[in-house]
Amino acid sequence: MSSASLMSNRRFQVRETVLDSALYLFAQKGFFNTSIPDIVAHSGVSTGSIYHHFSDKEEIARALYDRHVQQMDVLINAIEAQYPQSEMRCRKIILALFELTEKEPMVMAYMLHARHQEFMPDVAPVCSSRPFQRMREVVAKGMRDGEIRRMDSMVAAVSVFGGAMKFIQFYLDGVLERSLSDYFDELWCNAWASVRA
Amino acid sequence: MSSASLMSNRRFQVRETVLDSALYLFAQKGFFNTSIPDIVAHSGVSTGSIYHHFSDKEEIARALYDRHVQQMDVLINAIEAQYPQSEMRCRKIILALFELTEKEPMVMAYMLHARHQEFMPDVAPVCSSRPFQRMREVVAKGMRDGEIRRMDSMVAAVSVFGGAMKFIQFYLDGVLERSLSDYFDELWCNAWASVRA
DNA sequence: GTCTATACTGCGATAGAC
DNA sequence: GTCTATCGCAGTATAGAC
Repeated sequence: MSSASLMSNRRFQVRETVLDSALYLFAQKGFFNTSIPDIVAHSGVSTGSIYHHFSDKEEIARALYDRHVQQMDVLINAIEAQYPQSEMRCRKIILALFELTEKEPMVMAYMLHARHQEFMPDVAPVCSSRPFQRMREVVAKGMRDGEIRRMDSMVAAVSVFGGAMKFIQFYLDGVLERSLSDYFDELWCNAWASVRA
Repeated sequence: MSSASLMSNRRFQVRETVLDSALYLFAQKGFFNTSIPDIVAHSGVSTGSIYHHFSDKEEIARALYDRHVQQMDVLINAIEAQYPQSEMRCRKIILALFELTEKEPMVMAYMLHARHQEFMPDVAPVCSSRPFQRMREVVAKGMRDGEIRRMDSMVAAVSVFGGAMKFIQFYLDGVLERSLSDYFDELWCNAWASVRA
């Protein structure tokens, strides 16, 4: 391994450590209730080092956001590669999001719950991010292919995914009695029934 | 009018002025991006006076929250009084929320979008507040009465209201091409189809 | 590149006159 | 009850040694 790639690996490591702590703290207490000293204490990385890797607190939030937009995008890539039909794609996307929510609730809390625009002024709302655009595109394709009834494409997308997203929110808010996956079958049955051709 | 009630009216007036400004600013920029000086500038009420009426910034947020929980509750009262059937109640509740969103977007932005728990540590998530509890109760009643198929009551509630709530979020995020009410018929058709007996 | 120590700023909250 | 002036502090970001 070259010394250049070793250095950039170390660089990468520190960034990831900081982002992991930021994820934990932002998801737990929110961006504004998390101070740089909090991140220093939780990550073990010093103030100076943090500011060496990130220009300011906002950039930490932005890097974190980008990291997990990409994570979700990769998830959707895998599903689209494996399943050609829109129905199965939608099903699997919801299942994948449910799984992600239960395995890494902090990721979903930060991606879905946080009001990103309050601390990243120039970022578009989450629902305009690539993964969510692609979820709508899967539904639009299903409509073109005749799997889904003709209707407004936004209405279709919301009918398919809206309930699941709401359930994720309930899960993160701790108002659910059982695990997310326990609700999936009934929920999916309703969602698909409302749009199928 | 007695001097006591005159005084309490004045007292009421100042509180409302402050709450109106807080609503505007919290909805626009968020709680943490709104300073007391911002509220002073926007409301024309002085710092000292604000702190005479509210113990701290958090109490402003709480009073605002209570005011609009009650506003929504009154809305639901009116609907329940007029319509006995669950189907019509659900329909009318969604219509009322759409109307409120278009007429007073700041109210809905503050009530639905804000992460209340980040600045009011002891408050329950919005979805546990009275209006949203009652929406779920309307659906549960519909199930008991045989208007809605037997299923998990949370799944039913989410299937009926989830899509509409998602649309409100889209509206507030400015990603909708048309007005909310334009989507209502198609949306309601899907939602009700997914749960009706 | 990483650390400690610290400068600077802006805000929440109070004091105290009227 | 309302105002202006101000205190104290928390927190971001930087300076500068190593």
